[in-house]
Amino acid sequence: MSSQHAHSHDHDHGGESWDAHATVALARKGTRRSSARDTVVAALAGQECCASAQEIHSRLRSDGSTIGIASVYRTLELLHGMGLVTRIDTGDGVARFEPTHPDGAHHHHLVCTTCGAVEAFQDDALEEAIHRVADRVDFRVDAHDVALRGACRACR
Amino acid sequence: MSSQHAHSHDHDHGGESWDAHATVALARKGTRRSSARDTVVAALAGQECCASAQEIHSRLRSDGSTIGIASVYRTLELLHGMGLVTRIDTGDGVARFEPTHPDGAHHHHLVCTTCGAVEAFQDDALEEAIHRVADRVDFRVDAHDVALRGACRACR
DNA sequence: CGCGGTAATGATAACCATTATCAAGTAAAC
DNA sequence: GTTTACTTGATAATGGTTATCATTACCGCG
Ligand SMILES: [Mn+2]
Ligand SMILES: [Mn+2]
Ligand SMILES: [Zn+2]
Ligand SMILES: [Zn+2]
Repeated sequence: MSSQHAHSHDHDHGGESWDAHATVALARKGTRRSSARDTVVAALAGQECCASAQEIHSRLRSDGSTIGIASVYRTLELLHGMGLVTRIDTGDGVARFEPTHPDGAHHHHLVCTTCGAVEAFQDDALEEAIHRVADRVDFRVDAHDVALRGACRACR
Repeated sequence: MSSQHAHSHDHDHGGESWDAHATVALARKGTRRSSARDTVVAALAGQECCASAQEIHSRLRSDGSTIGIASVYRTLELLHGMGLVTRIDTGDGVARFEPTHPDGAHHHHLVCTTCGAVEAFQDDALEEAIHRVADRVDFRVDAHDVALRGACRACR
């Protein structure tokens, strides 16, 4: 008897929803429909920032799903390989994942080295600087990561 | 030979080698002298870019050292905690380490997602952009990481 | 529909970088 | 030289991630 909250965190990022985008991309790729994958896609769609595979798994299980941890990892790997998911390494040995928005909108992370908290930030000048570096180097740059490490407000 | 600077920041060791800088810092911290640590410090001093703990260990063993892998990890952790070593996470589940130069000079990395190659690059405009972000956010920023991912010249 | 081929699943074993443990070794204080 | 406790190297343990495998179930085809 689990009363479900009517309160839903829909993180509508303006244009096309990531959920629909990902579903179409998976269909186009020719994968079969499965409840395990649908569940992980739904979980990702509801995230504002990054979450680890185990966090996603725990959340799904406590919501009544019987999905296995292996399916969570498999789906994340699949989506990551398709460019639908961004993988973030905060340096604690745990990979975190968040949806890659089709319009290119994204953010980077502030990591507290004391308590492990992760916050997001966005900065156009930084993006521009990265873009210029990418054009200059002898390397085809597909993606980039930025992490600022230090102490959060609470730990400072 | 121990010229002591009473009121100086950590950045005014211009021209001094990282090897000497690290040795002085360790002595000041009060650690005992040990061959295992000296060997790791020497190995770090001799590398231009990052290397994993296991790479450092293998290199030392093939050079005749009998150092154990645990001592390599221990020394890297000690130096990292003292701010003498920078830890880099390229996303393959292996931490890499490189000396932190006392004058603040540093670089960031291009990571080939095909062959795993790591190259270094340096960009002042990018550093400036990061500096501005660090001043703007409600977070004390001590360090930062940038990784550009894609395909190296050979894999392109 | 009802097969049947096979992608997908979940439990679990294996993997592997890193960390903890501990008896033995050793630098430095006394 | 003796003492103290820091350090070491081997090895066990840890924990996130990946591989394995028997079972399930999606879906094209007749
Ligand atoms: Mn960016
Ligand atoms: Mn920098
Ligand atoms: Zn914190
Ligand atoms: Zn390459």
